[in-house]
Amino acid sequence: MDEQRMMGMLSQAGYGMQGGPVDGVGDPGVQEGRKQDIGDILQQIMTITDQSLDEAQARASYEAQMNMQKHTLNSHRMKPALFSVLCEIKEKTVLSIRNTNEDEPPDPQLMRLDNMLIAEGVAGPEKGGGAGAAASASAAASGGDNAIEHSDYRAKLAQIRQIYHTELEKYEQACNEFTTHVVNLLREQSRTRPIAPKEIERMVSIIRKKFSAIEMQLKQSTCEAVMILRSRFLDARRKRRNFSKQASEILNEYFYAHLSNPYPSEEAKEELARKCGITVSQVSNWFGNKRIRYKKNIGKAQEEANLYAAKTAAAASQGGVHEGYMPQGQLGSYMNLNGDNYQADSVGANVQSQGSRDGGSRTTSPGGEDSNSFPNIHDLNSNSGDGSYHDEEPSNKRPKV
DNA sequence: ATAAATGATTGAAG
DNA sequence: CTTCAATCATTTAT
Repeated sequence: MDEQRMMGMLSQAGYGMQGGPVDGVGDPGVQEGRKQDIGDILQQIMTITDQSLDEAQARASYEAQMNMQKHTLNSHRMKPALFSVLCEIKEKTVLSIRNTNEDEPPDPQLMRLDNMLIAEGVAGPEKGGGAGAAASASAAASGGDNAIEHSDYRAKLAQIRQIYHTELEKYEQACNEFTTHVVNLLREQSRTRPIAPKEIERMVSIIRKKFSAIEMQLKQSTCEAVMILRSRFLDARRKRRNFSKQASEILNEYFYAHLSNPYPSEEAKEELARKCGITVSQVSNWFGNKRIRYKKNIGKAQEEANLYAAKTAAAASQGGVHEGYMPQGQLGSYMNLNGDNYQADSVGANVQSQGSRDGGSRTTSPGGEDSNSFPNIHDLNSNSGDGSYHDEEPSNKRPKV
């Protein structure tokens, strides 16, 4: 296989000399001495060629004839000069035609892959066994939460990294081997064919280009693997923890206390986040989920509504000794709904299809109590106990995939 | 085991 | 940017 590919490349490099291009050298009349010598040599070559053709046609000891030609050429005193001249001609004819893509602008695609691999720690600083893992562990020093969860990720990443480096090394070695082979072959052939060192260089660069294409494929697949790994391990859905009971309590109290307009402002979200030990994004998520799910089945949610309404009312009447959380009192600054938000009325199930929520300006302030967007009901029901566990806040960033 | 609950993500729409 | 709606992936309850 190697031989075939190499021969293909060699044919690309071009060496189809058959006497045609030599015409351009003949410039009689200027420097007779040298030119005459060269003319003699050319004459000899033509003779040899004719001979060889004749011989070939006659199918008689072709190899022997070729060897004889070689010997004749190599032993001629003007061989080096002729060699260089032929090389020059070749340079100007065959190679110049396909010289267009000589310059090689750095492939943006390849650069992108390289950058990503370096950024992911796959291609960047060479590591031994666990050094890279330690480095990436220290990189995740923002919080202690990642140490355990990222160990798997790092292990897999190290695996990818090792495969990548192994493959890369293999390719490099194969490339070098092949290049050496080709160079040797060309050198060998340069005894009988006009091959300039420059041309060999070009051959080498062609080979490198071919191999770099293969490398790029490797990088591409490695990038894909890393992306899959990332999406698998960095997706927060995969390591979801429920909020603590207290946090759910707080959130639910706020929600049902502002049932008519359950859109906490930014400050309210921050406050709730602080109280619940979660991030603002999580508060937003919670309210988003809560709103949609409350709306989806109002019938079931009523129990909760009643529960928290009762709880809030009790807290308000007693002065609030309930776990330090006093909805109306502490959050009053942005709760301009003076109790009308869940007016304790209609103990029955007044599921009055909330209809559209037309209130504007809900992005920053839940100020306007736009009618009854979210129906409310009061009843009593049982409550669940409270266990609690939650780790510290995850980062607020949304990895785009 | 299976269903329900739940936090997070995605895409559309404003 | 926010919110809604659907959906995913996990946790919890049955």
